[in-house]
Amino acid sequence: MEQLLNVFKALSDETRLRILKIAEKGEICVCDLVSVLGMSQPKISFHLNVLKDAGLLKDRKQGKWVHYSINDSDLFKRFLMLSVLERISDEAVKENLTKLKKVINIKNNNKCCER
Amino acid sequence: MEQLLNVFKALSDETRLRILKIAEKGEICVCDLVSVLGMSQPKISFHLNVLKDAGLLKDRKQGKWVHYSINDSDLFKRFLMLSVLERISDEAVKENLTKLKKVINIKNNNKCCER
DNA sequence: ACAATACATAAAAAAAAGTTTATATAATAA
DNA sequence: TTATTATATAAACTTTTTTTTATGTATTGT
Repeated sequence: MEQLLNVFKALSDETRLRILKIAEKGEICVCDLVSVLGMSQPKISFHLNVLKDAGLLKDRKQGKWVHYSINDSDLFKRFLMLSVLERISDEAVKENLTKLKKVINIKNNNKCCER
Repeated sequence: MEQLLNVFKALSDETRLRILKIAEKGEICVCDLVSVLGMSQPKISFHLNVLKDAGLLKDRKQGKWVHYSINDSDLFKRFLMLSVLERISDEAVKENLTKLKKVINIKNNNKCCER
């Protein structure tokens, strides 16, 4: 029951839903999330940790960076995330997605996070 | 997004999952829930209200009593509840189900809640 | 080696959710 | 009408969660 409760608690926060919505578009590092969401780094780290603990995200360390992505190892959780995120329109996270596009472009040009 | 968050918040509490698990067995009145869960009446009322606000339960007034039952008017929520509750074993709420059986028996004999 | 960057974490503060205690309301019973 | 029962609600309190602020650690660049 505890496991299940953790998943729902993780999904009970707007910031975390936004993070998942963004992560659905592809792996993302903490610093990019910070600029995409316009929130403090410790705050983002806190929420990433909640999502990771619930088994919804996984992380990958690479040099200075930590990249987070959807954890698809658990079928139920994956399905849950899919059906939930599908119910949040891109419109609802418009600002974030716009910012995300910009961040990705900068990445491709300047090779941020890959220097 | 708010709607969705309310549903997850409602599902993020052990007492409320127990209530849903019990309600899956059939409509139940507040006083019966109080004895099945062994918790104070205001506490139960509080949680019932959260579940109702989230659209997971509905209520029906009948004389002095209020009967609560699963709200199946929203397909997504209904499916969510089904798939969640299916993941909580009867074993995990054994005590409650035992108590529930007793309460139902007393009801049939003494016509509690129907007097 | 030193400075800078990316991220985590710990402590304190703030906010939100849950619990208890007391009381109100409404319906039935006496 | 008065008492009793079922439920709701409000206020005070407690606990949990979230946010902020400050600091630590590890990695890279110079």
